[in-house]
Amino acid sequence: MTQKNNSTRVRFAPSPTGYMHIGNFRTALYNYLFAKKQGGSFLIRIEDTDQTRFVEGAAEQLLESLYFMGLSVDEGNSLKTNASDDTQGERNESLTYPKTIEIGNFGPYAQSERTDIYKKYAMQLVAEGKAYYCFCEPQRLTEMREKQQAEKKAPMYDRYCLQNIAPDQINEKLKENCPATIRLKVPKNEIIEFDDLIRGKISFNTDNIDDQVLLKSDGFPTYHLANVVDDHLMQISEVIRGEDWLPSTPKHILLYRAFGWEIPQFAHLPLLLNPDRSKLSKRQGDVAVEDYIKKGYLKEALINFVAMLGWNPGEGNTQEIFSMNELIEKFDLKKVHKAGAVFDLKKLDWINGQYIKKLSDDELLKNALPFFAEKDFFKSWNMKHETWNNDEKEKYLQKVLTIEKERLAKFSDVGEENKFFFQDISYDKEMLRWKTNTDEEIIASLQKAQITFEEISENDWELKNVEEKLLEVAGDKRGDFLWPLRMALTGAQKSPSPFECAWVLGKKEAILRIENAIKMWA
RNA sequence: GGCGCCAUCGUCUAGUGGCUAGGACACCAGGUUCUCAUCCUGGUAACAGGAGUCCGAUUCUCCUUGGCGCUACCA
Repeated sequence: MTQKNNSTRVRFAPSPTGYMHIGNFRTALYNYLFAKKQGGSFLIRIEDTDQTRFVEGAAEQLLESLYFMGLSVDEGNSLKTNASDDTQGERNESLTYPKTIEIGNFGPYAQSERTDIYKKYAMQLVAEGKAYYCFCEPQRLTEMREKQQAEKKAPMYDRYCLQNIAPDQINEKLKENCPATIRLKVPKNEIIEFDDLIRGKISFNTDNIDDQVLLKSDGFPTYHLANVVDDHLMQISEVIRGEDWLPSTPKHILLYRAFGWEIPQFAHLPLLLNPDRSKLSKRQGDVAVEDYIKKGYLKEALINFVAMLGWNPGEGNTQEIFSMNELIEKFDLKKVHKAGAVFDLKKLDWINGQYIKKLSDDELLKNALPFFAEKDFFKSWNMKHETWNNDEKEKYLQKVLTIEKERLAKFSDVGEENKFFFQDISYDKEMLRWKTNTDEEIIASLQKAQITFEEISENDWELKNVEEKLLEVAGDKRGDFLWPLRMALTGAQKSPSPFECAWVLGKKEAILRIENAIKMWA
């Protein structure tokens, strides 16, 4: 939020498509970690130069995701909340559009509001003979490419307009408002070499680089022009972006050179991959950060997980769980991998479980509540207990969560394995039999349990108490006593311990369920 | 097709010119007051292949193979 006295300035420059892609989020995160580590600035710039892909509210949604995940913006496009209050990471539902604001002195930060700037710089290159007008129609370009491909040549613009249209003809066409683009005149047979912060020396021959369109016929710039102009004007020191931009980097360097500008450092991040090792995509599962939040992954867990995909502090590190502050402290671009990393849900589940176990009771409940609300078994339970007040209900859920805490991978799983806490149970009476117990033994066990429960007062109905009393009665024949008890309480083969189940259900319900079990043998 | 990038257990990764190639997830087995989970212990599992440099290569170089990315008036 404040200007930093540091020349490190990095940016996250998404194009608004409607949601935050998890790969994109990792790029944002690495930029953020790098900026914070260096004590520099983290900027956001919205790259909305494609009119054909405009999506209402997409930019806001992107910024909201970023904000929710706790990546605070130092400069550029931001949510209004960011500047005024400090409830970072909380969604503010009361906000109304427009929700965005611009912070900093290098704006505007949305590219759609900077078209005059790009036009000016494009014209400058034309005037200097470093770029030229092209009036070719899309159809001709397509045909040309098809022909080149048929001849097994690399598809490249043939410079028809550069070579065949005289200056006065150009002026005439412009006067007639003929649709025109501006293309960069890429020099022939030059080696463009640069030092990538992650990959080291990389070089390209300009013979393989097409005369890029810089300005589209609708007056908007292409990514290449807008990106270079803005990174220069906004004094970006390191360009940290996905590996898919690597082949474009020589084009950008050519542009910096044409303008006579200082070239920033580049760092190309490895891609996030589907299980089949292709670029992480929607087709093979969820790719939006929102999807994972909706499934009940904690943002801290998601950040931790994503940070470790393609980066590791190294030096014999065996630590798996890192807070944001630890990530900032340890982050180093030199330790970023070159190879792509598969996005593995199993490990995310594990990490999320680790974070869930560390949650306080309050946080646990707060996180779980919205997920309970979605469940059918909860909805009907809720209706059935209309006489309970909110406090009582939350207390009950709190107890359920205390038990589920250690077996929860994500909040969407809440209650799923223990529906017997919320609905009536039914089971085959044979399920009550522990190993070779006789009918009489089963009934005796259940009756003993019932008596034990009745002896505990409502006030003493605490987990520790219930457990102690039951274990006392069980003596050394635990299986014989505990198995039928647990079955009577849950009707399930797998469940938490009978002590915990009885404790959650409460004295009344526990006794009722035991009675029901005994009735099955009467 | 052209150009470029990449290559350690199934997955995420540590690591070095000489190590029994380490950890985590997953998986398997055993243990922990009945089942499940947690937790603990143990186990299976990797340097893509071929040359070269070197006393010695997983590590350095080259080639092959494979994977991926880019190849638009999209970013």
